[in-house]
Amino acid sequence: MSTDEHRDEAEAHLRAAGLKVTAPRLAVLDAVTGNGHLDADAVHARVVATLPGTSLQSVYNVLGALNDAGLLRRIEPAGSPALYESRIGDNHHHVVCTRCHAVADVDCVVGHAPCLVPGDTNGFAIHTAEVTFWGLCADCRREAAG
Amino acid sequence: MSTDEHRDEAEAHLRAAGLKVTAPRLAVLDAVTGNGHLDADAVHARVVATLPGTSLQSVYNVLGALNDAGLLRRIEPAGSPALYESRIGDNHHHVVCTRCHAVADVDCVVGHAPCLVPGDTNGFAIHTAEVTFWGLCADCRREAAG
DNA sequence: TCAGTTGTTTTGAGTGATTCAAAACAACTG
DNA sequence: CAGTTGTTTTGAATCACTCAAAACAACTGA
Repeated sequence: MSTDEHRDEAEAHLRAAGLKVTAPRLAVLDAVTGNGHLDADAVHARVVATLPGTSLQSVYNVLGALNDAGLLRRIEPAGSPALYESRIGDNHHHVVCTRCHAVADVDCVVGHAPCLVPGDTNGFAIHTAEVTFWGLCADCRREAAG
Repeated sequence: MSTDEHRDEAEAHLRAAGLKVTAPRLAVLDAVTGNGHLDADAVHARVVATLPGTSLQSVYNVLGALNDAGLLRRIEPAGSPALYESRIGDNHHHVVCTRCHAVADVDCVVGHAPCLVPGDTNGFAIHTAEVTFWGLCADCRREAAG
């Protein structure tokens, strides 16, 4: 897919969400898409490369709006600043390294699915189950063992 | 169980963890035990009631030490300050209200940690699965419907 | 039981991540 | 293309927490 097609698609998504199409929004969408899990600073760094002068505050505004609109997904693992990813709508999970805080995606859980359906919910009407796995990433495992 | 017995038990736990027995530690342990999910400020408020003059910084120090020692458990739901609970060692999970941030416990349906096993772990050596359910608590449901 | 050592608490300052508010500005509507 | 409304910028403020150094108290063992 060409960059132009990407841009057109991004525009369509913004309009569909009732958001105005602006350069910072397109730049943020482009910065996050396909680039894993980025915090606001990292997004800002990427955005500034193509759209110099964009404020960090705007990046926060845009990330918030896009997250609310469901065009991006925000995750907030304990001990890390908020991270944003473009992979949305598939309810995947995350693994976080306890040593370096690296984050990776984890596809739908295999086995023991009952864990996702709590018995007693204390009167809560549940609509989402968020799963975060904690462990050592390959690099940190190597260093810890070495 | 008497208050004295509680205190003796707390002392024993601290010693077993290689920690010195101090008034702030006993007070924090007492403040958190059986009182659900409290943030540092709430713990401080309770501690000050029995041990006036205790600094918030000390409460942070103590909560950190007790969490590291496994005498308390810290959870950090997105959008809330860190919360501490006395229920430890059973790898239970939590429900958080999306509207008022109330937190309740949810039993783990599948025995021991990690209660879920991802298929592809991206090279991570996983040791914990943390599950957070999101939904509306009874009170907020009532208000939202009302 | 008391002096010494080591760990804990206090005081005070500092930080990172994020939010708030108001003014300047730009996208969409008719 | 003027008006309206939503965005972005600027600048300041906040929250939750951490850092550092000095004052202090718990445990050790003589």
